[in-house]
Amino acid sequence: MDNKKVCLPDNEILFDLADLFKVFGDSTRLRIMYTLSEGEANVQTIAETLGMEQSTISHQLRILRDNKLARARRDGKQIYYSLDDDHVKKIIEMGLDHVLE
Amino acid sequence: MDNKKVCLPDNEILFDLADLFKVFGDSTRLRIMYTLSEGEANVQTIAETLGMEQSTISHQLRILRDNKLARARRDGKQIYYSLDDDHVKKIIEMGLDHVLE
DNA sequence: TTAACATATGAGCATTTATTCATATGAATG
DNA sequence: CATTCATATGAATAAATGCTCATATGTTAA
Repeated sequence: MDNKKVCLPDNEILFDLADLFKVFGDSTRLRIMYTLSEGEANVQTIAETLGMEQSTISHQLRILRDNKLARARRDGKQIYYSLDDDHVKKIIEMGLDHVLE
Repeated sequence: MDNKKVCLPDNEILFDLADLFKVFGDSTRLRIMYTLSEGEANVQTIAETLGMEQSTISHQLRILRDNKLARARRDGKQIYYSLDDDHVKKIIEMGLDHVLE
């Protein structure tokens, strides 16, 4: 009476994985990531680019940071964000492949 | 005064993309997809495998269907689901790469 | 047709989430 | 130091989301 299941990841890992995809599942964060994929940018610039409140962007950048998708670098008064992971672009591209077909 | 932005996808596409990632951003749906990645299965089997209500699974399978991530095939009283897209496994694997490091 | 089984669906509820406003923190400048 | 600028954060609110219960739909067999 063998168990047919193989290599189903731990539930804990699946929760972490779901949490990661949740981060990609918001258009504001996607737009931020897309902006950052063209190079680092400070909060104000991102907010202006996307036409959204500074506070909104800051809250979302925190989520990106917490999930190791973006990193921050201070330069004087401003804080510059950049993508913190090579996977980001790849994950987005995979998604685009699906959406665009 | 050139615009530096290049190839930022339409906002509409980014909304669609966010919608796609939202589907991956739930552990129940991830577990369903993982189950299906081992071969097609009917609703009851999936529900038992995951230890969840038939209704819950059915609701989530609908979302997977609507997003072209799973497809349904009727065989008698039962409906067998399978993954409807090669991207699914790739997207999950990309995510796992990030989560597991 | 009726009964039994498998799946789908709508309504209701509790929880999560994104945004905004107001304010706090922190750095540069006078 | 006080002021200004850039960013972060907490509370409040509205909207979205996942689950459950009850029930509807659809299939098979008696």
